[in-house]
Amino acid sequence: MKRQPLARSFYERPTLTVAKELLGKHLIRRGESGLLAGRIVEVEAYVGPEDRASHASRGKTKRTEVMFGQAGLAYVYLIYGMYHCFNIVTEREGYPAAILVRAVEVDGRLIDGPGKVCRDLKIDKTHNYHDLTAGKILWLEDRGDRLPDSSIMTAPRIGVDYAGPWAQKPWRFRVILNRNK
DNA sequence: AGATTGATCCAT
DNA sequence: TGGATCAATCTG
Repeated sequence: MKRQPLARSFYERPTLTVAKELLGKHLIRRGESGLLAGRIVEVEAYVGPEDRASHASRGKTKRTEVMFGQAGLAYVYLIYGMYHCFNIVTEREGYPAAILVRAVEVDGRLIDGPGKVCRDLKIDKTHNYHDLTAGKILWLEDRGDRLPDSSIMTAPRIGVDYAGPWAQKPWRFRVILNRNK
């Protein structure tokens, strides 16, 4: 069976469903120095125009426009002037939603934090709007990892205290790794 | 706990 | 146009 990038239909479903299923998928980066692959172990969902923790909650701007776009696009932005964050757009066009990749495993090493994920996989804002379903430069793959629900924990999202009641939504999903026990 | 760093957004 | 803000990370 040939490996292929996750299809658009995977991303066009409800964001919380996609977020949970992204755990254990592999984020692949083909750069000049070869192939890099990170197994996703932590994500956060940002869902809809009402979600005050979401960049899209104050409407469509040049920056957030991509979140209103087609599912399967990458949303990459610069934060705190120094770090990039990589997100995957979900759901139907016109409905702003995306999933932030917070942590991956590369060769068994935990890359913990969205800024480090981008640094390690050499993702920057030139990848903003990149189509992740095309299988070029940057895409996702199912490599057969199967995670039981019991190995997934949920928690509130990080760094969104300003979002009022939305800050408490348990929309962060993380694989419980053996090393955590 | 503080410094870093610059794009973005909104109000003045 | 100015300035507050920011989905983070490192150092001490």
